[in-house]
Amino acid sequence: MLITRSTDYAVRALKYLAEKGKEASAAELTQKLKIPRAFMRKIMQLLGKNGFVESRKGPGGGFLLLKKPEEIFLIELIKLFQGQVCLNECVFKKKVCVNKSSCFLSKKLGEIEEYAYLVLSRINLKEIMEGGRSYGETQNN
Amino acid sequence: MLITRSTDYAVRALKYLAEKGKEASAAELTQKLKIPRAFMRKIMQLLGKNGFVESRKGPGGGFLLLKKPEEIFLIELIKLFQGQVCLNECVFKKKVCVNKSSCFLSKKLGEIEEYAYLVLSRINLKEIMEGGRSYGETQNN
DNA sequence: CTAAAAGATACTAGAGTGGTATCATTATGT
DNA sequence: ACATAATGATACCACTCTAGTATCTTTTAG
Ligand code: FES
Ligand code: FES
Repeated sequence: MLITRSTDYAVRALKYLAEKGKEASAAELTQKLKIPRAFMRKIMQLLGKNGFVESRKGPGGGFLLLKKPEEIFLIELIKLFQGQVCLNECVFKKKVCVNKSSCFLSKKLGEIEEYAYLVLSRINLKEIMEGGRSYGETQNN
Repeated sequence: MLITRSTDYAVRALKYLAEKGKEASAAELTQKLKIPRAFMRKIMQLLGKNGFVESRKGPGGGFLLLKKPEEIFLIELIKLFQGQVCLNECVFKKKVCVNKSSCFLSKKLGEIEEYAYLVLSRINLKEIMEGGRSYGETQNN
């Protein structure tokens, strides 16, 4: 999987905040986006620690978007919630493979990773918001 | 991870068989490729069931390659050992997302998957054998 | 002072990967 | 025939990752 739920939920939350343009609480996000509450809170905390949103405690508090949608890149969220994008790690993880530089398979997988990285690096929140009306709208079941 | 150890080990085993040109037992593969024995056996069994190799029981028995290296494509091994290549599955796995067709993110991830699939579909064992002297040679640590 | 919010943090359940172990079956060579 | 060497089938285990829960503390509005 290129994208996990954490990342996806983060995108949805940021999208919601961007569209609203005002502060929103975790409770509101939870309800509107139909995402489990405790999980949403954890995600928002991480977004807060990393400068995507500002948080305000106390009654009426919540989260406020700190960046413009066009400044939020998908790759950053992926790195934040999933760690570095890596599709071609040699199967001998830690003990770095001595032959990696001359390994044909590694080279090919590296090409794929490079392409993926490029595509993901270009995608920003603004694009996601404009690209499809449907993303982030939850389904009926 | 695009490729797991099972797949990688399968490639190594097939490569060894192709280079040898004769039957080889699991014990031999295990020793030469430095892969855990029981694991190697499991992999060979799966390769046997799927027509990549023929197996002969009894003393002196082992596995014989059934296909030409240029007829063995990496994508087939990936499918066999890891299931279908899928990088862009919607986070709402089973309950198919109603909006998938108009989802911007899904479209972008689909592009990446398509590219990956294309690259992997073209790679065959012959290429891997010629491509780099080093692949499949185990390291010293 | 109370209640509503977020912060911090620990925990759990399930799936997938990597690997082991055991017993049954088949074939070979003497 | 029989011991042995090989694979077949199958069940099991340990570890990691993902998704999600739960609890307690801190801050702040009214
Ligand atoms: S085998 Fe390690 S990089 Fe190719
Ligand atoms: S949100 Fe389900 S396919 Fe995009």
